[in-house]
Amino acid sequence: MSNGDNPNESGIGQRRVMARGNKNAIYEDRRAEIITAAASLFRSKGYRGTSIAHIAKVVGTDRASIYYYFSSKEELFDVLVTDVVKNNLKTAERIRASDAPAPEKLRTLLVGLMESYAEHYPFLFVYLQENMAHVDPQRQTWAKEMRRVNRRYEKAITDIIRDGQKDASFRTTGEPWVLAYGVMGMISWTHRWFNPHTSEVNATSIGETYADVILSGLTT
Amino acid sequence: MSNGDNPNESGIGQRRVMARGNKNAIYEDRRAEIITAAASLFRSKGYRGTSIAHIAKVVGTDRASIYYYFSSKEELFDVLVTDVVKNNLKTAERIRASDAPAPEKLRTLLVGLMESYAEHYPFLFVYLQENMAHVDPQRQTWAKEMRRVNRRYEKAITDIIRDGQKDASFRTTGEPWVLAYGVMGMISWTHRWFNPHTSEVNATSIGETYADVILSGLTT
DNA sequence: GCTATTGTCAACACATATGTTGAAGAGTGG
DNA sequence: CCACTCTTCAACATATGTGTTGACAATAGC
Repeated sequence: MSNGDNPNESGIGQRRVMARGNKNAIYEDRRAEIITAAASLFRSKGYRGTSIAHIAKVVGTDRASIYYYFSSKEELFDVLVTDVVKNNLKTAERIRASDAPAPEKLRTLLVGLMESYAEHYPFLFVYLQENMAHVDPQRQTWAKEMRRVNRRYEKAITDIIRDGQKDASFRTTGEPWVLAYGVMGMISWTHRWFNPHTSEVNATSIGETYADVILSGLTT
Repeated sequence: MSNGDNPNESGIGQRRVMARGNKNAIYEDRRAEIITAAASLFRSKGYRGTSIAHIAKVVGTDRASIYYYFSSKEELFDVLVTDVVKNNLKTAERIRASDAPAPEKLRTLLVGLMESYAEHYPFLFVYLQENMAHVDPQRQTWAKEMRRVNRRYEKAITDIIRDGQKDASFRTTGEPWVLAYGVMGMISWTHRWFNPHTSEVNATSIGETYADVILSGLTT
């Protein structure tokens, strides 16, 4: 509270915490700038391979300044990734809940997912390439939540496939969950080779190609 | 050279280097033991997330003892991974060179790859989860070689698909290389969820399921 | 039992990363 | 031009990891 003339206490830490509660526009801009730089580095070097010093350098500032905007590397990563991932889940669950035929659902989901990857590039790819099985023990709460999101995502796809098998619009050529992982793999693996800014094929056509291959195998 | 009575020189470094040229059976056993422990850790924590100290602890020895057997963490990783990866490439290229029809080739390759994953578990998965785009700048020679292996692998699959399109056993539903990446993604992504020791479905049936889905979409 | 070789230990040097903070600079409104 | 706030700088404390080496233990051969 009253820390008026304590010579040992400049109150900077406090001010920093306050700043983080800021709604200031310039402040938010700077945050966004840092996030973008971080995302690009996380993507090219991975989370562990990226140091805050390096992020600062790319932004053109000092390491301490990063800490003015984010309390830790974790927070940076989480902010960068969480929103867009959760958003994708919502889309998937909405598609599952729709009353389109199963093949239609699957196609919509695949194409939409690819388009989301491209639109939010590289945020989702950063998330994909960080294996949730490898996170530090300290981040368990966040990791747990993300794993839950993942499971729900997997479940949405699995459900769609199972429903399709039940109403005979899909062949029963394998366990729904094995097929779901296969489909996700096809899409997820794009993070290893696809860059929407440089690729000669666009996200939509990739999604449609894959949907095509899968569906013409799954449909009767 | 003649370091006979230099009190500052016990020659241990030399002996270590020599030991590494050893063909001794016990020595090789110990090496293998370390490799196995390391593989398991790399798999669960990733390369960067695994420290040599931790490997030593699992083996039940001291960190320095690891250095007696391997000159660095890199060497450990490389030894662990290189052989089996190259072997896989050879298999793929042999399949491409065979005179089976394209769909047959693709099926054989997919099933074989899955079986190789299971047989050499977790070595190939360790390799898969380490994104070659993220390796340290110091390991460039090795990384370069591995990328070359990867490219050849991709090329083998792409070739098979393109040939199939040419002789009309495959629909031309997309660029061969996009399809190749899709196929590889389906298989590669298994490293995120498949453990041959605990899974209720076996590698062969996964491979066959995926081959089935893909082929019935690609074949006319 | 003694000696030589093989393997292990404990400590060091070095490098890199995170997170903190006192003080100083830059810019803005009065 | 002064005061105030936001932002940055330079330095520190701390932690973790790699790679090295002198000394020591264990084991096998003589």
